[in-house]
Amino acid sequence: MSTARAYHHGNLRAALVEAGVEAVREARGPEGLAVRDLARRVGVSHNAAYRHFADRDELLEEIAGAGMAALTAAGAARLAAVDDADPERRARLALREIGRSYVDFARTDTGLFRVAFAAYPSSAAAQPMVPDDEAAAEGSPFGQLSTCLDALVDAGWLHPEARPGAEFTCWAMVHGLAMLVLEGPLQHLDDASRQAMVDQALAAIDRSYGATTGRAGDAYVPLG
Amino acid sequence: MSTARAYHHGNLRAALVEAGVEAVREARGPEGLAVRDLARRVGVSHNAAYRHFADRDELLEEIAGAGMAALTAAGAARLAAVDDADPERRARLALREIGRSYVDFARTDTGLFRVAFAAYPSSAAAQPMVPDDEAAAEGSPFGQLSTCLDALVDAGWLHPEARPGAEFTCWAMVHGLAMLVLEGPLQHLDDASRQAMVDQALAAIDRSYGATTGRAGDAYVPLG
DNA sequence: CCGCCGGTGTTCCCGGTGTCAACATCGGGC
DNA sequence: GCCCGATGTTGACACCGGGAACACCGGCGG
Repeated sequence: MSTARAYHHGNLRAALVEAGVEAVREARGPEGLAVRDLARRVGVSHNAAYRHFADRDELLEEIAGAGMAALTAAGAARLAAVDDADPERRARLALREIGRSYVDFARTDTGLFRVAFAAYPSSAAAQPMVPDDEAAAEGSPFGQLSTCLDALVDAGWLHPEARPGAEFTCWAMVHGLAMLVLEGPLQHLDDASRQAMVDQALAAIDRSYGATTGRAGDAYVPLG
Repeated sequence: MSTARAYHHGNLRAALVEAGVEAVREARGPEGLAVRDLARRVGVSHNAAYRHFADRDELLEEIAGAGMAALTAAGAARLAAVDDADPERRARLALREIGRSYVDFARTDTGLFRVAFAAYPSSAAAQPMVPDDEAAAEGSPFGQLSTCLDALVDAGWLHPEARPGAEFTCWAMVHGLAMLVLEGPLQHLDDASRQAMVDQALAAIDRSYGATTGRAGDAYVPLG
């Protein structure tokens, strides 16, 4: 936007990020990313990149941004497909779906996922818990999760007293699942078994929240 | 054991691992570990290490082993301190304590924790979900968790039907918490708030499991 | 119209790393 | 007593991130 279409290469910055996304996908993680390699791919000498990024980390952060966007888009698509007449069921299904989506993204776009999360510890200190700007809105996984949880409260499945901070409980669960699936004990599981494990964990959350309003008592009905 | 006390340096392998543990602690992760640096610390020329380890990754795996041992020891110590007359409460407290212990270890021994988990994706394929040898026993975090969950079933808090695979639900939760704390949105929280978040997530599990046997119904009593 | 200037890209350089190959050294088994 | 194999050393190569100085070129003021 700012300095697009420069004379020499024509928007190198964007090209580097794009190549970076691709490289990170191939390498399945940030480790394999080399600034020099990116420069080569784009057909430019190394060190050219340093006109647009202070250092490798800054480039990685930009790639992480793209990763976050992709993750958000994946979640939105999956959420849009959730449909059920009963609002309670609908809210519960939505929460499960966003969890599934998170883990699925981690598996199908591993490299980008790893970068997106690894770039978190970037800026020095005194960072708010969540980027806070548009994060609370819809444009981020956190925002989507927030919305889902609010719907769960509205539907009467999650007790309002249990609502504050629930994002982090859910986030921790799905992120942990993603990790176990990516590099933990669940990595060599076949698709069906893995899906079953993920659903079991998500069902645990579902039951827990249902219990806060007494709806997951003796006759708890699991989601299909 | 096998070739201890060799002539030149005298058990270099062990010395390298020890130095590696220290280095990884300082660097707060596996990235900062350099074989050459280790060799320097031990007072030996670089490349000497390659007589004992095929490559850097093999050395990291060994360090990861030490990390796992430390994690196990930390968990055992904390579990031993759990004491309550009521067996049900005792089992619930134990599960919470092992979860707290996991996250605490991640925070206090970050580097070792990262290495311990990152080394998981090592050996090629067809790996069982869990190292399986002694893992099912007591000598690993997984084994400790297993034991805790069994006790929870015995105490009548967790329904036997919900028992299989519960290790992974719990593991995912605590590992996710550790990640959010280490490099996620919970990293800049003060101790009290962080502890509260961890406990909230663990309480969600506790309530979920209590609901499987109807003991976390209308009158769910949270742990102190 | 020209000349300068700043953004962009290039070249050269340095220190650092993992890893391979050839060589040196020493101790224990024949 | 001597030789072989385990251990350690030296030297090299390819790669990387990053700094410094230089080359290019298009737009802006004179």
